[in-house]
Amino acid sequence: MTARRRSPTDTELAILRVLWAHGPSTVREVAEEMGREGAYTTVLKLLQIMTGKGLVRRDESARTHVYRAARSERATQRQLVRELADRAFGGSAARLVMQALAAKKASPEELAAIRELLAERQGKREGV
Amino acid sequence: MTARRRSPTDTELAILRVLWAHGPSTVREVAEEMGREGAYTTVLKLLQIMTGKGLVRRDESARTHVYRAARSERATQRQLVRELADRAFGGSAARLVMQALAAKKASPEELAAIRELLAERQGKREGV
DNA sequence: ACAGGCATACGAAATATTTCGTAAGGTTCG
DNA sequence: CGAACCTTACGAAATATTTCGTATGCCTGT
Repeated sequence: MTARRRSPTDTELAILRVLWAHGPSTVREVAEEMGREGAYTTVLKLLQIMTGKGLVRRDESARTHVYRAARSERATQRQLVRELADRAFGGSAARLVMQALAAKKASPEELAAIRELLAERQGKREGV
Repeated sequence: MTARRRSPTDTELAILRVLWAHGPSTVREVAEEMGREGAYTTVLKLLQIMTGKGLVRRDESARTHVYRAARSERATQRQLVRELADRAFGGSAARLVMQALAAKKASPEELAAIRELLAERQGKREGV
């Protein structure tokens, strides 16, 4: 009975983005960074809930608590991608990739980076 | 006051998948295909709501209504990808692509297909 | 000490999503 | 016809998510 890990909600993700970008932060810092200074207690509440869910860790050693993301941005992104692949692409990341390439323009540099990554992967495969 | 288009929810997407795979379907067909025959009225209600949201179209000419997806699978996938890119990848589809490639294994065939697509795209760019 | 400011905690309203029960009426078949 | 069965419609409960108001207490400056 694995308590299936549910991905962060929209607002939770918005908060995580701030924590990833800025490192451990106080409620006030997160609220400011999100441009929601007027909603201080809302952000506080969200962070409390996220603490309960294990999405963030809280350092309570000082009066003003400091929060940090519990999982890396990378790991979370992977989870989100996997989830989207399952929800909308029959589990195929490859098909997701193709739609992603169609959905938004990438710079030549980015395309080159992707090609490189692909070459590596394919090389490995063939090597085995 | 653009009524921001919100992506389909989880359950809605599950229903859309059935409609895309099977074409126009009745409530009963959708419910069966989802393995939720016991939840007939739940599926009905969802389809009614989705009709209201414009996610599906309803043919009422017969007593038993027939539903079909309002938007193509492709278009919806693109929207979902774009949304995920915005929510979690700073709007960069390229970064999403790289995580997707890392997140799940793709077959050599799929990788080849992706490389081809990339070559095309890059070729176009350079050609201009 | 104490006023003002700031922090946490938390209940509860506001929304959104999903599920289900029941009403109302059409269709089929004996 | 009338019973059994099917359909849609829809209210309302059950959940989940987000927002906000208020209570409470710590800390700082005077």
